[in-house]
Amino acid sequence: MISSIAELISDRIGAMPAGERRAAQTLIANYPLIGLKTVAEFSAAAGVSSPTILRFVARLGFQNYPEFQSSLQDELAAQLQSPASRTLSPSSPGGGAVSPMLEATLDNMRETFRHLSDKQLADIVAKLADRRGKTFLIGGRFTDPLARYMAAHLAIIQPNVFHLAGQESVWRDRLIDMGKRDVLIIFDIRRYQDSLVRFAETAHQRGVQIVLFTDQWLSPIARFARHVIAGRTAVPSAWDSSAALFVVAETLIGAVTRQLEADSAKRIRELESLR
Amino acid sequence: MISSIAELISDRIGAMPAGERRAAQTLIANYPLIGLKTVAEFSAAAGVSSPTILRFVARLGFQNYPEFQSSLQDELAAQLQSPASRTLSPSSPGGGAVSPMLEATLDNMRETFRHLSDKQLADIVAKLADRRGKTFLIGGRFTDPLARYMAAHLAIIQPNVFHLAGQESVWRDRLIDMGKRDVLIIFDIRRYQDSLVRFAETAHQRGVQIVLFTDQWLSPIARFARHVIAGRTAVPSAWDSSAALFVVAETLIGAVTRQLEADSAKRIRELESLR
DNA sequence: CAAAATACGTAACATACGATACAGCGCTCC
DNA sequence: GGAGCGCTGTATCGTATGTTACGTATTTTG
Repeated sequence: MISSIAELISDRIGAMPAGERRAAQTLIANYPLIGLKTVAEFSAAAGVSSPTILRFVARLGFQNYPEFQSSLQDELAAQLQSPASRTLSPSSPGGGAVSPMLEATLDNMRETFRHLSDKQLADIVAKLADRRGKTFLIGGRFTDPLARYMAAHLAIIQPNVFHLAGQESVWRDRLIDMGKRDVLIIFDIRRYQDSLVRFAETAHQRGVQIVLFTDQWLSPIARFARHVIAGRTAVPSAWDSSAALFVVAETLIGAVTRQLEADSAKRIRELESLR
Repeated sequence: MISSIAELISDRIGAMPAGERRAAQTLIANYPLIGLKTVAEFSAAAGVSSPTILRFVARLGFQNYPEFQSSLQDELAAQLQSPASRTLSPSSPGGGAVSPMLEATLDNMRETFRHLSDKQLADIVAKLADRRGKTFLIGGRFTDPLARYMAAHLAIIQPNVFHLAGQESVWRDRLIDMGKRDVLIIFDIRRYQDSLVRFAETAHQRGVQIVLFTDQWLSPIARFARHVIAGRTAVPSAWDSSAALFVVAETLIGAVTRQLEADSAKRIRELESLR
């Protein structure tokens, strides 16, 4: 079976005329980036003419040059998204149903954080730690627990943290309490829930700043969000994984706590004494 | 100093209008491949118009779209040529609060699964998939969301799954419904809650099989538990991390789903039709 | 509340890109 | 050594792509 274009090339390079072979060698040597450039650049790099490049990709079985480029991009996407899985998977020979799941989850986390800059997190932390407004949290069917988890922690280190739960009509009415200074943290992954989108839209119209936790395909709520955290969710399971988002949530919780160091320490002592 | 376009974006995303921010977010979420496609595809993915994409790249300082794409390609080339740079880059900026947290969490997961045998997980899966009894889930102050998360999934693929929540008196009374064939999944990490321990003890006396999710120091409930999953919780934060337990939970959910493949598929179809 | 400024999308435009027809050259085989 | 075939490059064409101008909607400011 042939899985990559590189293999396809080395498979057929023997049956190619000289010019196309030069094209093939140039592509292999600069794989795959030269193939993403224009035909003109590719041909210049290979030292052949444009038509030769086109004949080359045609011989590989592609209908046209864009189709060839799309294939290269898809390949690249798969490679970028699971950098470790191909190198690490042989290391765990046991092959129970466990390790693929773990490996995929670890990859997801690395990948999620790779797309997440310190700056972006710092902005969110600053917003959450700036206590002039209220913080609301809400989640979808499977992500509501994440909202709860985050709310449980944030509520300890600062006042005015509210988790929105229960029937839609209940939390929809809470919109009346939300304004410009407030922050709304929403968790929403596929399949995105209409009720949440509507809620987010209304909140946005009221000037509420929205922090969205979603998957890599971005919930439509991203449209209204001030900050978007896109977590990877793909795992070898019938379900999507929220683990990466969970870890981001924990990271934020930790960072906000550190930010509010002085205040939160006092608050925690006070809470202790209440028991 | 700004070395990558991703950093450049997160640096300026705050000063962008809504549409361009949306473009920025989709690029970060699908970095960098979406930026190598055509303006039309990029704009469609971001849900904005082509000119917005062009204004976006212009704001980043590029003269035109091709120049922007070249930059992305150069970046990609550098990244592909030294695969190690990807794993090293997060550690390079001096002490962002991010990577230590992530690294610790990843370590926790690896360590947690290292102490977890396939056999042990298989036993638990078999027990959960054996549907002659009921399944109850309950958690502590911070771990209740994990119980909810697991319950939300299990309840879809099989009947008789109950999450115990609310006031102590409420779920304590549910003990009357629990018997030998039933399973009780408890989440309990430091500081262990007395109420949970008492609950577990009573359930144990009634013959309920207990599956305990706890930390490496083991909740006292371990004494009554049939299966104990000990997750690592230490991270550089004021709080303990439940991420490792979360991943174990997701793994179990996935495994049980696979086990009940036929049944659950039918159930899910039936649920879909109810909507 | 009004007015200005900013931002966004629609539509027309120009360019540059990929595709193709054709001619020249070299190679092989009779 | 000559005729035929195949490979390659030049030049041209059509089109898809990036670009820009302009009108409308939205937000901000006085």
